Parts: sequence; structure tokens; C-alpha cells
Amino acid sequence: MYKPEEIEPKWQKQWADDGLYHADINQEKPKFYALTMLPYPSGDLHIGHWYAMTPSDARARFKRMQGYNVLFPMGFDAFGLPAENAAIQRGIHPKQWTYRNIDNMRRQLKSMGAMFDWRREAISADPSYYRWTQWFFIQFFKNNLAYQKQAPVDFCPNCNTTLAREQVQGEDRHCERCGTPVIKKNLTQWFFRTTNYAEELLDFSGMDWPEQVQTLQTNWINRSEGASVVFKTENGDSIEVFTTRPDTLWGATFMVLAPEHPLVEKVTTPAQKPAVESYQEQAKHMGDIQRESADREKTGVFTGGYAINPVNDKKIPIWIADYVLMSYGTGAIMAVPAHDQRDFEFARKYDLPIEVVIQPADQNPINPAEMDAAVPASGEMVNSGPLTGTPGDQAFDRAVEYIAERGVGDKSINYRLRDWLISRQRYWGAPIPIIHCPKCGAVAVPNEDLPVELPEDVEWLPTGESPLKLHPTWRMTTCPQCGGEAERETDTMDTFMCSSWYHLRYLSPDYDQYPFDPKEYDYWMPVDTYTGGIEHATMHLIYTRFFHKACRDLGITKGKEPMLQLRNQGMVLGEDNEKMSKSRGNVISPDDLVAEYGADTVRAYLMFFARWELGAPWNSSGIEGSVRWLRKVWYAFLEPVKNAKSANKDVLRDLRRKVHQTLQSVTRDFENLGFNTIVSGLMELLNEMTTAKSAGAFGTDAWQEAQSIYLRMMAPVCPHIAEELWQKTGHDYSIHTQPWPEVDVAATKEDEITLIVQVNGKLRDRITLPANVSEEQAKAAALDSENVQHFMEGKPPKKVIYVPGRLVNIVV
RNA sequence: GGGGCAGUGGCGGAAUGGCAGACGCAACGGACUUAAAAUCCGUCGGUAGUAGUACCGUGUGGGUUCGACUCCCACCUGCCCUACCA
Repeated sequence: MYKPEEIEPKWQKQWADDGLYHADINQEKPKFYALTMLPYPSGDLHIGHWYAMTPSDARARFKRMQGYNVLFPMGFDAFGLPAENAAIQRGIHPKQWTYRNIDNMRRQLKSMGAMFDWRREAISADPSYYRWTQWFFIQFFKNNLAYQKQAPVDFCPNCNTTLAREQVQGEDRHCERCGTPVIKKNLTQWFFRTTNYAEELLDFSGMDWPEQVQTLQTNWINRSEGASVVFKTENGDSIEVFTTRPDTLWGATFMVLAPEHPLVEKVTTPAQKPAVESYQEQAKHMGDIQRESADREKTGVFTGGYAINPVNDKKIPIWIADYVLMSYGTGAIMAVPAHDQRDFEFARKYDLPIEVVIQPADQNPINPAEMDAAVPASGEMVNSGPLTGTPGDQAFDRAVEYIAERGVGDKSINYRLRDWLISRQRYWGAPIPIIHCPKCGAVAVPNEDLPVELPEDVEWLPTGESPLKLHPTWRMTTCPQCGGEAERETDTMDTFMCSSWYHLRYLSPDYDQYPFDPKEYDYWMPVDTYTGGIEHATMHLIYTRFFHKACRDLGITKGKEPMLQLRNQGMVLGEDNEKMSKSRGNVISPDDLVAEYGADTVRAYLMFFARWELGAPWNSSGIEGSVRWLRKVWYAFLEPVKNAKSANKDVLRDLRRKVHQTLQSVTRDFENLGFNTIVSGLMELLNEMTTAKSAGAFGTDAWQEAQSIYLRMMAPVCPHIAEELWQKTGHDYSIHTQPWPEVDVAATKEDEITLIVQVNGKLRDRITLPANVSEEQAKAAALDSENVQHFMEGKPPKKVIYVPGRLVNIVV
């Protein structure tokens, strides 16, 4: 009887006692760093965690059997808001809540039978971990990669904290964590200079990452080429604008500033002041959702001020309007109503002049008075002073040259990517290691004082405000520079900061001289295969790339990228085809499944039931297929067949062929992470083996070989039953240290082939021929076929196509 | 508005441009059983036919090719990302 409840705990204990999955530096072997995104300790391991981790584990095991020294670590992304919510709602300290969950989840992870090297576990909420998170912050701070600025930032009123731009999602601009629509607040916050790396982050060369992730990141960074041009106001202030159409500069008939633009106050005339201020007030109170909706009618107010168009010295009015956003470009635009739809609408509404300066070749001369929409196409420059007559394909470059020569602007590249806002007004995170001194300003906490530990004696108010702000003593300290009274920064870091470098902490979680042991780094990095959900495409995966590159420039890390190959798994939906959630009651619990079927069955089913990168709805009866498979394997290998015949040579040769053909395809599928066809290939081979067994193959040399190869192919998928059967069939412990079997190419060759015969591309017959048949013989045999002749209707063949080993196609 | 991904039986899915539907689930028929479960055997895209077999069939319409689920173009549907981005 196959009893997973007995064999699984037994082998898990044995493997742990023997340190079977310990990965240590070994210069003799090629290394392989397999990494799967670490879980947040929310309380229970979800079937989605299993779906993400099991195939990654199987792939890591396969690599190990191939002879690689494989590192496959696990840890916990342990800081974050749910812990604090538990504190507020249930009165449990976040630390207690988190570490209790970690204990439970570690137990659940162990029930998977994965090859995690638990000695390398890292928990981001441990002071020994966040000490280095803080150290990284200080390196960034000292090298001008971390800075403070006041800006209108996104704030989640439910989570009571600011968010990075990436963490605001969807049309309604909601919080990534809780779904509440965010609001804008003007606050002083800490940022990392991710924009310094915008250009480099667009370079995916040498990386084996899914196209989709590259596209998502490329779109997110959104590089646009144009020019920056400086306009002067009448009293000499500069207003810089960014434009992608410098060739339309002569058509700029007004300027628009964002309502929050710092120059608004200066350019506004006393007469316009009341109108401007009331518009600013209105813009401030309007939600971003309304404000950024493109179909809203454009509104704005004249400031009374004027600017000079630097190419033609024309005096043009300065307006403010909320369709110009302070957060993109310079927060100011030159408006070219003839060639930009937004500016056109605005000009028509407020009766501002429209000047045509581009004439596309395929259109009739444009008359501004009759236009009902802007003409955004490129074309010959007209009414453009010295550049009039410049053809469309040269217009951009000539215009840029012209403004550069006159010193009023230059070519410029703009990105939508923003600097990463890392301040969080929360308790349960790594404190930002800064001391604010009234004399010295923001001063980094000295290295010897790290970590800045979170105080444990804290209280939560129902408001959700950070207890660090309210703590009676923690906040008060002295300035490391002048020794005077000073205050600690009370904001903590975005948890994405912790997860930007966890792959480095795994290398040496106990090392206390540096974030990682350089020897370990040199051996293991970079990560060879990284797996996780695609939802991190524009968050974690951008942050961690930025982090690596920034650290590289500081001499901390090496190489272009931290993760060479990336693969994304899909999502397991509930049986009702909806996202699993407690409120829907469609949650599948891995603990229940393991109790009912055993871990190997769950692993096999998760790898089999869907294309990994797509995911699929769960199917409770589908798992029966995996149950039957393992039961059949058990009996096929252990029970001798009753009244056995003796197998003939054909049976054994066919068996060997199928075994080695399967080995070929399974090896390829493991390499390419094609997990569903690994399992289906093994099922198919088992069916063949069962047939061979009843034909008397059991116990023969060919059978022994088949069995040995089968169990080794199965070992990465179902490690427990494979180990048990390996032992029971007389092999030495452990199957997981065995080499991956080698394909006997000669054995895979068919000695007979079935040629399909087509007439005009339609299947008309199948003929069986010796594998070494010549082209002439094959064609002759095909033409000889009765059915083929029937469909040729007596016509002579015009052409006969022969694909060796596959088909003959007769064209008549 | 811009960009991306996907569309194959009742379901999940398979198929280096070459036999569409491997493998599995469900369903149906049968064997074993007093019965059920388990197990085993068989059927399982549609239409016509007792059958051999024929015709149709991979979202729709075109194209390339001796040959298209696969490559190209257009469209439809669904999902995801993004968006007054200057």
C-alpha cells in the first residue's frame, strides 16, 4: 500500500538529519542559484505559494541532479502593515504576530518536501537583517542616491501612509495593499534616485526575462525624446518646458503652468490674483481621479502674466490649468494649439490664437479658423522664421539645433519613471537611520550605532498613527555630529527596500561584518533562475534592479543584473473561476490537501494541471488523476505480475525506446520549465511500462533500467515516493544525490516509421516502412497506395514532396 | 486614446510549418461485487453511414506555402498594464 502519510514525514526527517540539501561553496562544481520570491508571513501558506514554489523546487532539484551545486533558499518578507492591523484590531504585538506566523508557515513549507537550505533562512524583520537594510540606506544617503524633498505625494488614508508611485494602481488610483483610493498630500519624504538609472533599466540585453515583463517595465519607465526649452517671463524669470515637438515651437501661442507650479505666484498680476488663487484652491481639493480623467472638459485661468517665445520673441500669455501636471516634466508646457489636441481644445474654449506651423504633405493647406481638431502629424515647417520650408523628416533635428545655437534649449530625454518614495509613516518596518538635528540637518546614524532598533513598548491608537511618533523616549536622541539635542526620523522604510536585497542576505544570513560574505557573493551571484508572480513587474523587479545597479556603482555588488533568468507563474483561481478569497469561500488549503492526499500528489497535480505561466481554476476532481498515477507507479514497480510470460525482444526494445524518448522530452521540459508536460510524459511512459510489464518485461534488464530512469525523472516532482521506491527497488540512498540519467540516443531511434501520405495536402493513407527507407522507395510506396491512387483520379503527379521520416505529399 | 497577452472537445491542456485534440478530469458502456467504493476493459470534436470511409473542424476574414493551431495582414472577443505624460 502506498501510504504517503507514513513515508513523507519519514524522509523529510531523514533528509533534514543528513543535511541533504545543504548548499556550500564548492569550487569543483558549477553553481546554480535558484530563487523564488519570498512570502509575506500572513499566517497561512496559500495554495498559490505551493503553485509558485513546487515547480521552482522541482527545477532546482533537476539542476542539482544534473551536477550543479544548487542554492535554493527561503525566507520571509516580514515587515508590513497587516502585522500592525493585527495589533490595532486584536491587541497582539506585530512582532509576536509575525513570528508566530513565520513558525506556522515554516512548518507548512517543510511539509512540501522542498530542498530549501534552512540554514540560509533570512527574516527581514530581524534586527540582524534590517541593520543592513539601514546600512544600505546610509550608503545611498552618503552618495546622493537618497534624498529628502517636499512634494505632493500619494497617501493612502486607510493605511495611513504615503506610497511610491508604483504602489498606486488602476484607473481609480488605489493603494496596492488595501485598494483604498489614494489622496495627494504635500509632505517631506525620503526618495531614492531611481530616475538616475532610467536609461540603464531599459537595457535588457543578456537577460532571459519574459517579453511581457520587459514591455511592462519599458512602458512604465516610458522614455520620450524631445527638447527642453527655456521661456522667459516679462520680468526675466525662466520657465523651462519639455516638448516632444520642438519643430512646433513657432506655433506656441501661450503657456500653461500646473496650478502648483512655483512661479505661478510671481507671474500672476494683482488683477488676476483672486481668480488664480480660487482656481488653485479648487485644484487642490479635486481628487486626482477627477483631475486626471482625460475626457473632462479642460479648465484654466489666465495669470495676467506673459512670456516671450524664444524663437520669435512673441509675447504670449501664461495660463494655469489642471491638465498640466506638476509631477511630469517640468510642470509647465508651451501650448501649440494647432498641433496638439489638448492645447487645441483649451485654445478654442478660451479663444486663444492658433497658428499653423506644420503642413503635412498629404493634407490641404490648413486654415486655423476652420480647424475642428489639432493636426498632430509631422510635416514641412511653415511660418517658422528661418526654419520655414524644413522638410518633415528633418524638422525635429533642425529645430533642436536652432534652439541649441541660440542657447535657449537643447535636446532632452524625459522619463515617466519617478524617484522611489521610500518613507512610510508606519511602525512595523526598518526605521530610516537618520537623526534630524536643528544645527546639522539630516545626519546619518553612525555605523556602530546600527541597527536603529524598533522600540517594543509601543501603543497603537485606533487612528493607526505610527507609535514611533508617540513614543515618549525613543524619538529623542543626540546629534552624532554636534552632540546637541536631536530627533530621530520616525518614518520607516518601504518593505520593498527589504526585498530589494534579500537574495544577498540568503548568502550568509549570520554574517555580521557586511550585508553578505563577499566569498559567498563571488561564488553564488548572480541568481540564475528567479521565479515569481508577474504582479511585481513594475514594483519589486524594478526596485531590485535599481538597487543592484546603485550598489554596483558604490562598489558593493558586481555585474550588470542581479537575476539572469526570470519566469512568472500564473494564478490558481478558485473552482468558481474567481480569485481565491476568504469572503468568497473558495479558498483551497494546502494543509487539507496534504492531509488527504500527501505532498507528492499535491506537487504532481500542481505541476500538471495547468500551464505554469498561465494558471487555471482549481479542480477538486482533477487531483484524482495524480492520486491514481502515484498509486499505479507504486504497484507497477513493487508488485510482480501474475502468471508472467517471458518477454520477447520486441517488447524490450520498444520499452527502452519509450524510456529514452521520454527522458529526452522530460529533460528538455525541465530545462524550459514546461512542467505540465513533464508529468504527462511520465504518465504516458507508465502506461507503456504497464503494457510491457504484462507482456513479461518485469524483472528484465530493460525493466530495471526503465525503473531506475523513471524514478530519477520523477524524483524532482515527487521526492518522497521516489526516494521510497528507490530504496525498495534495491538502490542506495539517496535518489536525490543521483546523477540525472543519460539518453541513449541509439535506443530512441525507431526502426519502422509510419509515413503519412497526402494528396494535395490532405491525408489519404499511412504506410509503414523501414526507418532507413530511401526517398525513392518512400515515394514509390506512397504512389503505390490504393487510396492514394483513388484520390489522384488518374492524373499524373505534378510534384512529390518527401519529408524524411514524416510524410509524402503528392501534388496533382 | 496607447501598449501587451490570450482565444483548440463538456473542462485543464498537447502538438521543431507536416497524422489536430497527447496526457488527465468529467461523462457514458461493460467486467468484478449481494451492493457500493476501489480497480480493470472500452467509447468519448461535429455531420452522414451498419461499416470501410467521406466531408467539416483550432475566434472571424484574407494572405504566404505542396502543406497553417503554428508565419503575415485586418477584424472580433476576453484579460492585463498604462493614460490630459506635453
